[in-house]
Amino acid sequence: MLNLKEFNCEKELTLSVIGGKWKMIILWHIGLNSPQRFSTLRKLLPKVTPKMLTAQLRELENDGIIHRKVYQQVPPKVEYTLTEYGEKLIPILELMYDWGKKYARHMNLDINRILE
Amino acid sequence: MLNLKEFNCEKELTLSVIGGKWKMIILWHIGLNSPQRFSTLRKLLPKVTPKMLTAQLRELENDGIIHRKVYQQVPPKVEYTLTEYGEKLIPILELMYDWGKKYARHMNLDINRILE
DNA sequence: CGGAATCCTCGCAGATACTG
DNA sequence: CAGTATCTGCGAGGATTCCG
Repeated sequence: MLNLKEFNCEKELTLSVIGGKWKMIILWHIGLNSPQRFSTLRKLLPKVTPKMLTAQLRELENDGIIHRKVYQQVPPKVEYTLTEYGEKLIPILELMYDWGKKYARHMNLDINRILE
Repeated sequence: MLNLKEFNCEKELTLSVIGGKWKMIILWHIGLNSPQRFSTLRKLLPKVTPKMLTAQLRELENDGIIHRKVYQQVPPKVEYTLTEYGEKLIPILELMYDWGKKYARHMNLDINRILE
């Protein structure tokens, strides 16, 4: 991640941050309801394996998009929140949501809405 | 493309349309200066092989994002323009540009700007 | 000029099982 | 509860060559 040679413009840098397979929907859920726990995200996204969920969360954390707070207790508890720059991504996701909704109607598509 | 089973929400549908390796920068250039010819795009994007450029343009065309106008003449001439829904994507790209610019500064990143 | 046809690589992501 | 550890595959994308 964040390999500078990979980006030709700022749009692609942004895409590299939100473009992971599950990142947008993870950010969406944390934005809607914060903080979010790992187990809650697993229930919200049943199709995502724990390995993938962890990987996507780690990348978002390393990119400074989400914050990970660990409670040192038994049983473990971890909470995820958006950072400042994570919050600033939400309007982009909202625009993408709006565009996709209109586009789906226009193209007579039907979203297979298992999640969200 | 547009395999319905692949999308869990409208944001992912939008991402599937703009998420190809070179699609955003292609749309950006067509938005800035329309119509754009194939050869002009090749010069603007020297790192993109003709195969990839064709593939990305075809997908954008099949998704109803750009329009392809062929002039039946010798030598051949093909012009690409944004469709209505292609135009509506530009604000999203602009937001992504703005976010990426601020994010790059915040993270002390430097975009390797060969293109754009 | 604007592609098409092949071949190939490499890394994201899925399945499954295990752990502090 | 919140993750790791392996193994595997598949397909987007790259290199190269050729064509009407």
